[in-house]
This record gives sequence, C-alpha cells and structure tokens, in this order.
Amino acid sequence: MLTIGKLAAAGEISPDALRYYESEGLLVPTTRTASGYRLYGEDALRRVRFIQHAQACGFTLAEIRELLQLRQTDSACCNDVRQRAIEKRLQLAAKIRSMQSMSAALDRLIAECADGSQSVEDCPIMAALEQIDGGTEPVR
Amino acid sequence: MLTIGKLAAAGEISPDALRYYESEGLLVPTTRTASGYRLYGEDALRRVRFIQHAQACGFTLAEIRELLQLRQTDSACCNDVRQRAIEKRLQLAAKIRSMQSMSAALDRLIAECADGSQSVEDCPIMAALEQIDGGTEPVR
DNA sequence: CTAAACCCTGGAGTTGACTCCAGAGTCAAG
DNA sequence: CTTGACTCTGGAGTCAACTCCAGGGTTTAG
Repeated sequence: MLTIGKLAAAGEISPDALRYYESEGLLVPTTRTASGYRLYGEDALRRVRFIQHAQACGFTLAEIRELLQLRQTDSACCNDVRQRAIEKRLQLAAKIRSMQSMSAALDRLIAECADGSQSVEDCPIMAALEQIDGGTEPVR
Repeated sequence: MLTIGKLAAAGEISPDALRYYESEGLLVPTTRTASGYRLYGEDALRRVRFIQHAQACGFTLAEIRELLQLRQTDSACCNDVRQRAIEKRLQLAAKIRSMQSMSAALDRLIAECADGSQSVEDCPIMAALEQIDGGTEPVR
C-alpha cells in the first residue's frame, strides 16, 4: 500500500493533484489508516497512468471519468470506448484546422510586410488587422 | 459618436465585452456624457475589428494591447510587429504539432480495436491507455 | 408622464486542472 | 523524545476572456 506521497512520486504528479482527482471521482484510495491517511493499492499507479495518457490524447478529466465508468457499466462494450476516441479525434481535427487557418492568416500578414523598415503607422500588418475581411474564422 | 450599445451592435460584440476591453486598456472611449455614458468615435469600430482579427490570429488580449502600444512607441518599427507575428506563428505550430500527435495516438488506439464487440474489460484501447508508453507528449 | 430601453458601477461566476496556503495532526529516524 | 518530514481539511488563488447580476440613474418614444 502506498501513501499519497509515494504514489505521487511514482506517478510523477503532485499529492495535491491526486487529491484533486479524488474530488473529481477519478481515483479513490483503497482505504485509509485510522488517522485518515490515504492508502493506495498497486492498481492506483495504473490508474494514474491511464489518466495521464488519456489527457495526452486530449481527453478532459470529466471525459476520462466517463471512460472509467464504462468499465463499471455492464451494457458497455469496446465500441463505446472506440466511439469516444473517434469523437475526440474529430474534435482535435477541428481545433487543428482552426489553428492552421490562424497560422495561414499570419503567413499572409508576414508576407505582406517583407520589408519591415517602415514605421508602425504604415505597417501593412497593422493595416490588414483593421480591415473587415481578416480571412480567418474565430475559434470554437 | 456612438454609445456603447451602438458600438457593440456594429461590432457584433456585447457591451460587457467592450467594458472589459476598456478595463484591460485596449479600447478607451473618446469621451463621456455629463451623466457618465461612454461615447466612442468612429475609430473605435476599427479598433474593435483590429482586436477581433488579432484574436482570430491567435493573439491574446494582453498581446494585442502590446501591439497597439507599439503604435505609440516612437522607436518601434514594422519589424517589431512582424516579429510578433512570426513568434505567434511558431507558438501555433507547436500547439498544432502537439495536437497532431494526440490525434495520431488516437489513430493507433482506434485501429487497435477495429472489432469493438468485446467487453470494456478486454478493450485494447483501455489496455493501451494503462501502458507506460502512450506514444504522446503532454501539451504545453 | 410614464414605461421601456438603455447605461452606470462593482463584484461574483464560469471553465479546467490544478497550485498554494494555514493550521493542525501523525509518523519515522536518531 | 524530539525533530523533521509527511499528511489531513477546507478554502482561496491562478489564467483568459468574458458573462451575469443587482441596484441604481438616464434617455427616448408614445
């Protein structure tokens, strides 16, 4: 059994973050000592890694909690998990596209003032940013 | 001269957001009526568009304030603006790469469980998320 | 003249994933 | 037996860009 500090060290995460996960229903300690210290079993480390990897795939903690709850749900099958992964990939694609169009807009602006010796008043970038058609769509 | 409501309507933004911009030093009304109503000149609408377009290029309000302050700075030249655009493009590229690697990680997971009829316990996605090497790096 | 529509200020709430803190109790080593 | 390291709880603070609200005052249309 691991105390919170040991688990934190093993998972390269702060004890505060582990307590936060508990408050969010993601990782409940196996038991507590008589004095109230949290004690975690071995599976806790796997759970921490699960959370970290899912975060690295773009899932929020709320979504990760749902994924974990699927394990408890008898009617759930692997397709439910897969579906969430596919949806998350779609969300990522949308965000990537949005940022790519931001980047493309910047490209145009940067190209527009290849010679940057002018004063800021005459800067083509500043001028372009005031125009009605910025060429980009807002995020989200 | 426009009241805050008129400017808000023209700029397709809320009056609250305009007051917020003022508090952040981005858009100060030209004057006020005797009773304290904000009054904006024509340039205010251009300023609002500037803010919106810069946001659409990924700049934060703090960064936009800096861009606007460059106009006041005598020593600043167009290159200063250009440099900020280039740096922002770099930041965007880094975020895009990070999200692309998230998406790629999801791709692998999704492929791994092409047949999704198994129970969640046996789901290859869930199993992979518990492994040490997730194949992705954390964001930021 | 009155009601609706507008405006003001100051401050709290939102989202997400934490961090940091105070004040108190607990545990392990020497 | 003491000292330092650890843990507990509850709550506040962080970032960004707002939104929403209460409790007022102002303006305008009919």
